[in-house]
Amino acid sequence: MTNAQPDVLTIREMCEAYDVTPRTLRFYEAKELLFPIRQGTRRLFGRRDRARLVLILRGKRFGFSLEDIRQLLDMYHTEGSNQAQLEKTLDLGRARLAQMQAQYAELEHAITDLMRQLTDGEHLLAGKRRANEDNAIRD
Amino acid sequence: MTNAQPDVLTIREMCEAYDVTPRTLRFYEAKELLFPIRQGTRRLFGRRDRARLVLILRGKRFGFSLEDIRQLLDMYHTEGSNQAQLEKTLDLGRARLAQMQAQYAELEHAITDLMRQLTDGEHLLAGKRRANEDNAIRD
DNA sequence: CGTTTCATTTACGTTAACGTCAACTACAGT
DNA sequence: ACTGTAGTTGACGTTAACGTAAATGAAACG
Repeated sequence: MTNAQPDVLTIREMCEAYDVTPRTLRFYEAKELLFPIRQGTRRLFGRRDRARLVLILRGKRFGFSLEDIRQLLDMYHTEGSNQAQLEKTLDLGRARLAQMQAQYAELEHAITDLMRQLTDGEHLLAGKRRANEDNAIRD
Repeated sequence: MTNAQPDVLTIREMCEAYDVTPRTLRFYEAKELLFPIRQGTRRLFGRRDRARLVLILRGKRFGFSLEDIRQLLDMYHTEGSNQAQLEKTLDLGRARLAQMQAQYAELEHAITDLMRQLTDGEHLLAGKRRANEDNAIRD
């Protein structure tokens, strides 16, 4: 069972698969968020890089900076790291988890809030519609 | 019941209450996110502006841009707007609500994901600790 | 009335996260 | 050998969201 699939994507394939530009992928490499292998001069993105990219894009949607994300990404290949480094990474992960849980709670609140405003607005709109009909009758 | 409390804050008071800088508040005014009244040359922020500021800061934490937020803020003083404008605002609000609900779901997923990585990492760390003890015995 | 103490306007600086352009290079097909 | 078609590396440009500094004005205090 020698897992012989190539399983690497070119930069174009990555862009289409994850809806990003080449510039973005090169930028992420420069910032050490991704580590594509080189076949000659070209980049090839393996499964590890794709998993990382998913986490990057996800983190961005939650409002985290790339630097925030970069530090956290170590969480996903802790295998080779030493004890001290691992502890630091775990601390960082726990802190991030707390942030996300807080954000989760706040997001729930914001959602119910917005829903209330929406129904209020819809009632207001219904009122205006009736008013318009009344005017039409009088014309 | 003539509600005679002044109920306005100076820029400093605002900064301390909401942990922002004066620059930020002036910037938000320039971008038409806030509309402080003027007493002579100075700004005074009333209840409406404070409510808006809360929503602004909240929106930012969820990764929305100030321009995104500005458009949505109309949701919270729909009283005077006309029918067409109100419909547009409501559409925008519904779209935003959908985004936030999606984000909510994704955030939940991300949280369980991160928790799993954390426990994995902690087990790994425990293993390294035991290995270290074994070494100590042999020394 | 002079001097701190805030606040204001104007303007230029800064950082993050890319966009855009120019000038190569590597290879594939004809 | 010529022509595309990706891909690459600089290098500079851009936008958002403020920071920072300078000059001015108003207000309160002794």
